[in-house]
Amino acid sequence: MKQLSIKDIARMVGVVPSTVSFVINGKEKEMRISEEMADKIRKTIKETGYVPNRSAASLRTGKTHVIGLIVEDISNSFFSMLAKAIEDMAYKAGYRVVYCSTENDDKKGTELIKMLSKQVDGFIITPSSGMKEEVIKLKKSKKPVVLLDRYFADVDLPCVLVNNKGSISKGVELLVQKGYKKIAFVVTALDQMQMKERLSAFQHSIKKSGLYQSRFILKLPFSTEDSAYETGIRTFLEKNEDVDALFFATNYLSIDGLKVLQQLKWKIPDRVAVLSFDDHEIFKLYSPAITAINQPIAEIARQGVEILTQYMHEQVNGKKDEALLLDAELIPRESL
Amino acid sequence: MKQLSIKDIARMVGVVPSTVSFVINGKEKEMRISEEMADKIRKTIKETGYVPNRSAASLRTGKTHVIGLIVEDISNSFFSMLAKAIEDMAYKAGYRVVYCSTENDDKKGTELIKMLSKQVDGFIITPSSGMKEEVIKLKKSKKPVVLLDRYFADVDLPCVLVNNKGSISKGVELLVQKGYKKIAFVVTALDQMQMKERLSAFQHSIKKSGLYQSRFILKLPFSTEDSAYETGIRTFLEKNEDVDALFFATNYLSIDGLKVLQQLKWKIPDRVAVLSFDDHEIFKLYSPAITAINQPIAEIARQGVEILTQYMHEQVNGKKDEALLLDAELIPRESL
DNA sequence: CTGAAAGCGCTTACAG
DNA sequence: CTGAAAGCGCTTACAG
Repeated sequence: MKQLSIKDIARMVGVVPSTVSFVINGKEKEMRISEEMADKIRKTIKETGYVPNRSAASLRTGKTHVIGLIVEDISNSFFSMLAKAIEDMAYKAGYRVVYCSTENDDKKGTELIKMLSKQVDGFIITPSSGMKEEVIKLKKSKKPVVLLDRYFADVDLPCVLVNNKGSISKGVELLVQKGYKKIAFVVTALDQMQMKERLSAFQHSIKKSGLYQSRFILKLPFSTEDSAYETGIRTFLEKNEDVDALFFATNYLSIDGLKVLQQLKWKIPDRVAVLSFDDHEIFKLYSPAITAINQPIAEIARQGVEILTQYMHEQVNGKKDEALLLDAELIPRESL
Repeated sequence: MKQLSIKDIARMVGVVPSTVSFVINGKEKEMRISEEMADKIRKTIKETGYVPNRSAASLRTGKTHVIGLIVEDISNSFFSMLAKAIEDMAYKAGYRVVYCSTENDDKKGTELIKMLSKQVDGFIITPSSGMKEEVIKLKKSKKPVVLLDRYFADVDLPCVLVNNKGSISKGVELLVQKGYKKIAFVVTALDQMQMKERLSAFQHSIKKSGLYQSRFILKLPFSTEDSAYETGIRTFLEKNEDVDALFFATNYLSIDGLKVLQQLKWKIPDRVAVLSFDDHEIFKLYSPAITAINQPIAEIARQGVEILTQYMHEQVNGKKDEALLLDAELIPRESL
């Protein structure tokens, strides 16, 4: 069963390959090909099960109809849900998605960009700070890129961001309003935009309410080791037994925090309140259910794909660089 | 900044394009190209940042160095963890991964296969039953395929499976040994191999221990609606208040079950024991922690990629079709 | 409306 | 060891 080519179809129908090509690509009107001829060609394509060879088309047009999605870690629920939403959107727009995880390894991230850049029409990236140079190169080479969740302050690229500042301050306000006085903020000391933003937003808000104490900021060094965060959080809690609320900057920190609270037998919310930036399936189910700030994943995906496809079609990358700021939703549950 | 081609590199070094091609593809020894020449070419490639155009190479060789991964739902933790493990393995073997979710939509699944089959060198698929025809076509066209987690009884293809039967019977034994007498099994009535296997394994084991009662088998119709399973489980529990143990066939059923048990205020394990086939991050953290049967995700991925790459290189698809059976691990926690 | 032809960037069998 | 050339399967500007 040899693979059919456009020539075979042309021969079968009795036309020249170009005519078939025009029909395949929906240019029959433009090329004034008769309805009957177009129908005959379509019918033959259907009957034979002919599928055009994309490599050949790509070689000719330079387009691959593939989007490269580079996330931090596909096994993290935030990213896997984001990936799925992006895949759905892209599929509808006629694009496939190649995805990769950088695992916060800048080297892997830059390698991936380099490797993929010939093979994809555009990128959707949640960049780590070390990928900056490579992203700038992409921009220079006019390859469409949309950044999600993070951005580089001094690089002008379209991006879809979550309103960290507003969401964090909503969280702080709720904690303050409920009467908590000794509110700790737990963050990874990653060199990442969104973590920095969340931290500085917390500091800003908490200072405004007059409750700031520097000892209540816990910056944990980024780690992929299993219990590194747990150890850090436990040490912190043992040293600061008077905290009455814990605000975690991301869901995996919250999860590790919950583990520690269990071990320490600190009752939520009586002994300590818990608030998580970034929701997780677990939090609904946990008892008590954990109050969380939910990032609008579907909307991030929708906007990201929409902006990217627009750039890919119009070749306007670098012109009107939008920075979309989406609001996150505070979901009150039982943990404070 | 025009893209460089192999011709440009050849011109710069002062050789003919074929020589460059041989060096790129590691055939310098075979082609008896001098060390110095090869080094000079490699140096130039590095300096200019030249990257070969894969579309052109693919057109010529028919190889794309891409693996198509088709799973049920990438937002489900089992699949996203599997996807990540597969991506890591494939990356090391020099392959990229294009992944897609079928969402148990046979039409989407077959479409994806059709669409991708020209663009990938091989497939890794967790097939739904409706994809059988398309998978058979793939086999006939000699496209390497490895099936994961499920298989078709009458289609001879390499696959990596989990020992459902043995794992379920381990679970039943533990429940029986702990003295539970009224053990219910909850499964989706999906037309999927692995669900069927788990169900029949349960029936077999429970009959052997003389505790079989047909009313304790709960088959829930497959649904993507949010609370369909919960409703089904609640109705079942209200009708069968005497059950003393719940064995869920997959983690999302367990999670929905836990929600219902919370609402009903049935204490675990005093009022009812819980055992989940398929572990989940939640279960460790839940209180009481939920005993689960953990599928060997990393090993499934490793074997799947290994078998696939072997087939892709040796073109031996259809010869020695292995069916690997991996053991799952019962992780005792506090729920029974 | 249709046809002939060039060319995208590689790989490789063949000749030297 | 090196060189010249064909060809993978498309798309598209051009001529009719």
